[in-house]
Amino acid sequence: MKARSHPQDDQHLTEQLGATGLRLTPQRQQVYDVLVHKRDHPTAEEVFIRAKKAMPEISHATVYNCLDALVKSGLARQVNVERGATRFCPNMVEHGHFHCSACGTIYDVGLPHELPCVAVPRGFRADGYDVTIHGLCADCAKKK
Amino acid sequence: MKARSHPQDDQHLTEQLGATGLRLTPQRQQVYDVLVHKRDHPTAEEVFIRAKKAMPEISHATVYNCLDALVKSGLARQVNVERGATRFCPNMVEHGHFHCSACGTIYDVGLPHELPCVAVPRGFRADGYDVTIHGLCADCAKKK
DNA sequence: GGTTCACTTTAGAATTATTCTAAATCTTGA
DNA sequence: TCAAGATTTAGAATAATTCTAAAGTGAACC
Repeated sequence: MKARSHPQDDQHLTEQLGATGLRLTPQRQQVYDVLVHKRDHPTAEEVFIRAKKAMPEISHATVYNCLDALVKSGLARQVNVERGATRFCPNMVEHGHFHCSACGTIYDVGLPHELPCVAVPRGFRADGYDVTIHGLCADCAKKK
Repeated sequence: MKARSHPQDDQHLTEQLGATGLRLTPQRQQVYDVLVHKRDHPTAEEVFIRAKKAMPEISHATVYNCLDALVKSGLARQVNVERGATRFCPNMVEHGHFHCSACGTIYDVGLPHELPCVAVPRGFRADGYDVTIHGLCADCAKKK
C-alpha cells in the first residue's frame, strides 16, 4: 500500500489551502502525509526527517513553511505543551492533549461536548482554544 | 516602596521550596520578585534582564534554574502558548490564558468553577491542566 | 570553630529550535 | 510567451535552552 493520499484527500487539501490563498504543492502534500501517517505529534525536526525519506531534497525551511501553511488553513494544529520544540497534530476533531511528564508522550483525549463557556473580557474575540492535561500515562504511573 | 518581599512571603517561599527539597536563595527570591512585580508573563530572557537590574551578577543559567525551581515547587507556572520562548506566571489561582494572536499579549482569564471532568484513559494520572484561548484582544479586534 | 557534603551559582560553550536571506524554480493568468 | 507572484532551496543567522566544570554557600556534625 502506497503512502500517497487519495484524490479526495488532495481535493480537501487544495480546498483548505486555497481558502487561505495558498496552493497545494508536492511539499505540502508530503508534510501532510507525514503527519497523517504517524500521529505521534512529531516536532518540525521529526517531520523533516520523515519527509526526507520520500522527498530527499526537501529543506528545513520548507518544512516549517509547510507546517505553517497547514496550520493556517486549518489542516493541522500546533501543540505547545512544554519548553522546547513545538509539535504538530493533524487531528482537527475537537480534542485536548494529555502530556506525560515522565516519558513526554502526548495523547489525544476527548473533550466533553458541552464545554462551559469561558468568559473572555469584553471586546475580546476568541478563535479557538487548547486544553492540555499534565500527568503520567498508564505505563509511567505503573513504574512509579 | 521597596521591592523586597515581606517576611511572610519569604516564609511562604521557604516552605514551598523546602517541601520540594530546595532552598530559598537570594537568586530564587529575586526571580520570584521579578515575576510578582510585573505580571506580564515574561520570558526567561525578560526575567533575566529584569533580575539583572537588582542583582547584576546573576547568570542566565541561574534564571532558568530558579524558574524551574519555582515551577517545581508550585510557586509559578510555565506558560507555552506558541512557538518560541516559554513564559512564566506567578498566579497560582486556577485560571486560563488568553493569547492575542495579533499583539502576542497573554491575559489571565478566570475559569468556571465547575469544569467538566475530562475523561483521561484508564490508568493515567492527571496532575494539572492548562487552558489557552487564542484570539484577538479588545484593542487588536478594534483595529481590524 | 573547622570540615564535610550537598546544593547552588557562575561564565561561557554547546546544542537545539526557528527564522531569515537571496537566488533559483514553478505556476498562473494576461 | 511573458511577467508577477508564490514557493522552494541551502545555508547563514538568530534565538532559546541546556550543559559543563569550577567556585561559592551554608547547615550539620565532630
